[in-house]
Amino acid sequence: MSPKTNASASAEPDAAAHPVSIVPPDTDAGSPVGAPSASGAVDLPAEPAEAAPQPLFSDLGLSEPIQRAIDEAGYRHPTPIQAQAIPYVLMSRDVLGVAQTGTGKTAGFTLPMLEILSGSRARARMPRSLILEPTRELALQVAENFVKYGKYLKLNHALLIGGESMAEQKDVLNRGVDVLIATPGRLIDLFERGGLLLTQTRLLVIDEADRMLDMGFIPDIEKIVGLLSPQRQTLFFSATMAPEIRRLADMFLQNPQEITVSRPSSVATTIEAGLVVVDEDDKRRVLRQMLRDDAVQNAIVFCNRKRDVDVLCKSLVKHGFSAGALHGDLPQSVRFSTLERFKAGDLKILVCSDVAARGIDIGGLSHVFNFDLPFHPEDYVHRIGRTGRAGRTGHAYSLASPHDRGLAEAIEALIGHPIPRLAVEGVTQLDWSEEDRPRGGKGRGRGQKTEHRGGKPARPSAATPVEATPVPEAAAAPPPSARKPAPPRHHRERELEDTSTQANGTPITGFGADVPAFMLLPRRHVAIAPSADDESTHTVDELA
DNA sequence: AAAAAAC
Repeated sequence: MSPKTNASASAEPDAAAHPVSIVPPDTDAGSPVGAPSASGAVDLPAEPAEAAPQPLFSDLGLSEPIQRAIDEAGYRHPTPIQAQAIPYVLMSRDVLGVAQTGTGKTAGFTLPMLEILSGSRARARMPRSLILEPTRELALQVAENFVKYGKYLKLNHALLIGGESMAEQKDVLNRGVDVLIATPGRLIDLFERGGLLLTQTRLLVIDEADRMLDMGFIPDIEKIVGLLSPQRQTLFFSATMAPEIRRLADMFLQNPQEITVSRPSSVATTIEAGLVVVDEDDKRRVLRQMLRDDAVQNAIVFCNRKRDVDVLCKSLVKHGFSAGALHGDLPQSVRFSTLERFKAGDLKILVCSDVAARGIDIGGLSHVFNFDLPFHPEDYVHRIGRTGRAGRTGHAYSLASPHDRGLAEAIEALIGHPIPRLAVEGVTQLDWSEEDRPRGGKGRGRGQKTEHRGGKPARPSAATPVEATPVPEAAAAPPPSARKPAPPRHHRERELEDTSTQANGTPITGFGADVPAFMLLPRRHVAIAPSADDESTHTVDELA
């Protein structure tokens, strides 16, 4: 129905669906996950016959209270990582899990942990297990998972994260917790103040290790692990196995069972990407226009700077949009409540920094916008990975000014193909070469920077009227209402001079049937999306 | 260049 630049994960050999399993609901935020079997989104009719019968949760050796919670959540079949990891965790083995987003990784460790911990009770200030997460939002999501599956057990958990009252967290610790879910900074802080002892902690989970590495947490992690008894069970998860991660795993784990799950999602993933190049000062106006498209059900808009998040959000609200801001400088209470409102559909647009680029799972996101192109090309992949889940077409649209040419080239080099230009009705787009235009006194030419492109057709040019909106011909389909083909645009002198390789008729290939490299890259975020009836579970409290 | 995470 729209310019197809589709990435289809269905080309993956193991893209078999795993119906009724614990993965993010991937349905509209707030829709119940209670009966996934009844939802066509999960049970695909055209499913080829499986060679082996699907494993059942009831075969995994989990006790009745946990099994009942799983049943009530509507799940019957474990995902591959759950089926593989749970038995080893129950055997007290260390586990090295290489698993991406959407694999059901979180339940893969929370379920057996509940089983292991269900036998006895915690003592004051001595948590029995510890889960380390890189961001506060992720920690919250894991806590929600414990609430959901531990509802028939009498276990405590505590959320130990920055930005919230330490006194309250200390109180909870003093009462004794079975599961401590923490971000590294606050954990070390509290430990150094004597608020907690880790000597009795016999079960450690290091989640999102690659992200911990990216964020510079590894020294903290090493320090924390050093505080734990060597007589412990360790579960270590990472989306990738870079050498540095491997080194850490070797250091923290003993004779681990290694489990690798290749594909995140059970169903084909499709993302339609597009790029709009306009003057920096026009970006807000163009974004508003794009947001008014009926196809935009809900959207995350990424900015590079926290300040710009605030400015853009205020501007959108002023123009009548239902928008909220999310970045690391906002009070934690606001962060959580904004995220909750967005998930519940109370807010339609979430304007945020890269705090939400990875790790936050929001099901059923129709659009991701890059108001700014990210500085690091990998972040582009992470950002747009928030949409296009579970067989639905996601939309990932980026705004750029001619000044951002270098950023766009870096992204295109990473993903291995150009981002097609997207026509927006009534918007005249600029050509990259217009970065040479003097802008506000500090404009300067950067034309020479293109030398390193080595003649590779890196981007669409505007050498002909058609190529003003170079959407892959073969895959082109009627565009959505607000993105009718761009009106014939006038040529600027520079565009006529620009004879980039794209002008020679080299087709601009969309994703087509190829699986683009970036889709094979790890998508890293914990897979928990609470259903609407889980709303009350995001505070530090006891499991019912 | 920025953001994240401790106060």
